[in-house]
Amino acid sequence: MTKQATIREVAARAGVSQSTVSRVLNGNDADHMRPETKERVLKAMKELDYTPVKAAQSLRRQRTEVIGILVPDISNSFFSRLVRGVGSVAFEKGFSTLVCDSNHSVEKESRYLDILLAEGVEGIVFIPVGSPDMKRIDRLLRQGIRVVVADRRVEGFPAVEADNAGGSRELTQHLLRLGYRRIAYIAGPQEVSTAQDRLSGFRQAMGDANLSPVVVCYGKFTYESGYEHAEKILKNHHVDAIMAGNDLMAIGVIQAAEDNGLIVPEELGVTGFDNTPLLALARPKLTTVKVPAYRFGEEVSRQLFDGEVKALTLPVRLIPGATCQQQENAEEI
Amino acid sequence: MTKQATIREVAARAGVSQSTVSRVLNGNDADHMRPETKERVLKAMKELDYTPVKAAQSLRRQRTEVIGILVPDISNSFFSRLVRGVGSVAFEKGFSTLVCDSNHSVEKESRYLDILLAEGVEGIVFIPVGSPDMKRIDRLLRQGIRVVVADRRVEGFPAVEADNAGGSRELTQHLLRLGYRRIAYIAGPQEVSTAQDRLSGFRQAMGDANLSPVVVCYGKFTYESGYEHAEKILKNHHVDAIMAGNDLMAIGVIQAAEDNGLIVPEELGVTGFDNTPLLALARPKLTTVKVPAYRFGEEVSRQLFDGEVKALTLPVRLIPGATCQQQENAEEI
DNA sequence: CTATATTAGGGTAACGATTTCGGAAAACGA
DNA sequence: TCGTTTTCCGAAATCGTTACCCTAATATAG
Repeated sequence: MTKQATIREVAARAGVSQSTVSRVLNGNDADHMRPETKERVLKAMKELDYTPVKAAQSLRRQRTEVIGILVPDISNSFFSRLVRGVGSVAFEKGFSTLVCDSNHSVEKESRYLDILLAEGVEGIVFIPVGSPDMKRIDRLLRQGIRVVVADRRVEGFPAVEADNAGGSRELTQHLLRLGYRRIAYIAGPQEVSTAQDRLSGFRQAMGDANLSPVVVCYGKFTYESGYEHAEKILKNHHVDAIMAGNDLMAIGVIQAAEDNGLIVPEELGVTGFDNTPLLALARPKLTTVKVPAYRFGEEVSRQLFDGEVKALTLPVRLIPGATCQQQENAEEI
Repeated sequence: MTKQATIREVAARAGVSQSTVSRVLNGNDADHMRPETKERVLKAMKELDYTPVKAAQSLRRQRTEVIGILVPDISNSFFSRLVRGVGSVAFEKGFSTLVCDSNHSVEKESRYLDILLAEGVEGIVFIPVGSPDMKRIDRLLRQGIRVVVADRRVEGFPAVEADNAGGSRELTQHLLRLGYRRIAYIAGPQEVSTAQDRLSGFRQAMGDANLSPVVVCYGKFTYESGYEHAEKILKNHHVDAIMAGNDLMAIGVIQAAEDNGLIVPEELGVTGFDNTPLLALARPKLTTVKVPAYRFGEEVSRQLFDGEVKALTLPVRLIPGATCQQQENAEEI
């Protein structure tokens, strides 16, 4: 175990001062340096296998070149793809990324915000769980740390979001065009803006068609909650389609339908939201809305680096699948 | 934008020296301190909203309390769950986690190893892509940075792995018990130990039953490569089952089978490997082997912290699904 | 009541880089 | 040949903490 060489040792070996080594390191050739000197330094650096210590650089420069990203669950495909997008842009800019997983816990989220502050990150991509601790956010902002809230809205904060309402409206209209009329909706958690928006997009499209939802209930964006709510709906209501707030719940709905002897899409139409890649491989192929997670991440990251954090809505796209089909009675209704 | 308060300001406000503040900060009450003094310091810290700067601490203490994790693709469910496991243990220990995504590129992987070195991480969980740059690894080790190679073996290095061979053997035996005999195998990339081990487990079980594989080919662990190889196999060989090196390829196989008019499992048995959670929701439910990614991550992380990095094989479990079924002629064969 | 041990906390070098300032040497102009 | 300007590089002051080494002050012992 050899200790890492320091700038001092490089300087000594090259027969120059630390300043000169630093200049080479930072490409300050603007301070025209004799090529010969530069060579000597480079040689010494190579020979000593020198790497500058980030902690020292950060301390002196007062910048860490690190950004943080705080997500509710990194093992969720949507978030991990988003993280990837964020990371790729950061990498290009020479920044490292500290990934934090709040595990859907507001408490852990707060602790991570503190940690990110202590780590001296220069910016944070923040996907909040419920309503975050604004005191902490304010503190971050006060210290000049840029924060981009993504995917979910936080009061009084510009957010980068997908067009959840629009996508949901389009999805609903698609269903209506196919002839579905008795539609139930299983939304995500009420406190999550993403869920709210999707629900309101649905309501709007229904209203435009002079229809009312058969029933609306709130799940938790999980497979299980999709299953449970679907069972209840199927037992208590007469519906021809169930729309779910995301893909995961939609899969639960399909399972519940089958367990209740209903065939999808013949006897029940089902839709999701997100277009989770792996589910493209599941059959019957889910009718859903594609949210471009990776590009989402890139966009958010870019905002962070470009400096101006502004509200932005990303377009989404309807992905027709096999979980809905033309109803025979489409015209008579 | 207010600048962060420093230890000096806290000291001034509390009317003590920096040393005292530092002592409070680090809980060195062993250096008996008057409770009253401690109170004053704590009060000042609270009032100034003080957070110590990690860069300075790291520099001074020569430890960063950061670990790195380098994976080929964070958006791959297996890796993201593993990352989660690693992160959870690190969090408990008060460490932050730098997540790096090599995007299956050896070059990017090498750059990340350099970055992690510069960042001064105290340990690295490393899931290599192909064969890594051993010079860099050696350098890390020489500097006292612990490295745990996970999931994939690297020559001359203890690795923490899943029991790929055992799982594959069990899976094959399951297939044989059901009466399948004409089995083809689509392995992962030849240079990946995980793929090798699964293949050799398969070969072993076949050998034990005095059978030979109908054909063995090498894919890339992707949906597409599964599809393509399956098409070729179905066109050129008479098989009653195709085993794939992982779930993703297995899904490709199923798709190819259907596109060729074959019904799974009636006319073709299919197996995967990994037990990707989302695929548990796909039908027909895939017969596969569960690799406990999260616990994998926890275990690896624990090794990192416990200090002794030793080879370890994690148990896996057969998950029977609906993509294989008892063959009518099971007995007569 | 003095001598010594203990306690509470201050002073100050590091840690490893960057950066400002300034000086010597070289180049240039007259 | 003697200023004057460039060019190139070194000295030293930080950045915010920690940790070692002290010194008052107080407690304890004899």
